[in-house]
Amino acid sequence: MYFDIDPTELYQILSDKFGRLKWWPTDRKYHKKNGTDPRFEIIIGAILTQNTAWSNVERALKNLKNENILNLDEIVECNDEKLKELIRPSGFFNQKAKRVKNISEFFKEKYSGDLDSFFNKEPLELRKQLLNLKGIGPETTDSILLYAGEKPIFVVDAYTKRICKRLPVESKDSYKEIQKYFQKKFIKNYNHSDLVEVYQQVHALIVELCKNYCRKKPKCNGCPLREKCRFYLSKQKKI
DNA sequence: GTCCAGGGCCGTT
DNA sequence: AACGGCCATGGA
Repeated sequence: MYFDIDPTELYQILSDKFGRLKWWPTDRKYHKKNGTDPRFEIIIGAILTQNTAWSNVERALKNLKNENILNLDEIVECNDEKLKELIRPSGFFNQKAKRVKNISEFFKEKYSGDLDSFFNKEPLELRKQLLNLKGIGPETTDSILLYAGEKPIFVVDAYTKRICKRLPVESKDSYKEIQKYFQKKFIKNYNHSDLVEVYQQVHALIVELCKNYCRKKPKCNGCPLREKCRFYLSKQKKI
């Protein structure tokens, strides 16, 4: 028999351990100074961080800022080879350059570059449109919707799948199933108006947990969840 | 030198 | 539907 952690309880435990995290990291000062839209930095960052360490993404974003092209119009105008060079540190730069360009052109052409008129629509409609773009899968889409659009959509990443396997949370391991399960539990326990904040926090907390403890090669020592974790408990038995 | 990171696409089974 | 190979850099 195993413990089952409700997502709400998971949120509590992780909050006690890590506190309130400030996510998604954006350079407020840069955007204030240049009159650019911080949501666009989130959108680009969401693409650049695909299967990539955030420290590498920061280098790429810094390059874009140094050239003053971290905004929609400049990206659309930017020469492809130049764009590739600037985002090279984030890895997979050939495909990511295309993806960045592609989504920028989408906003420019379909919404005249106006992110407000885009995010003004229903979340599920937005989701469909983003998923339709090449190189924008479910996690990138949902990160954009939750952190740039502030829509109540729960983001499932490799970390979330990992803890669902180890803990376990009662859930299948497809993206859809995990997302549905988390959202169902949070919707039951929180006001609708708090969901965006909750989803942003929980995802940030899960990333923090998995960077520090629930790594691919787990460091269970000090993990706030280990007494409730199937993986840890089964490991204890063998010793 | 090896492993890994805040995925997604495409071809094969 | 599910899985494997592929894309690439920089830090541990």
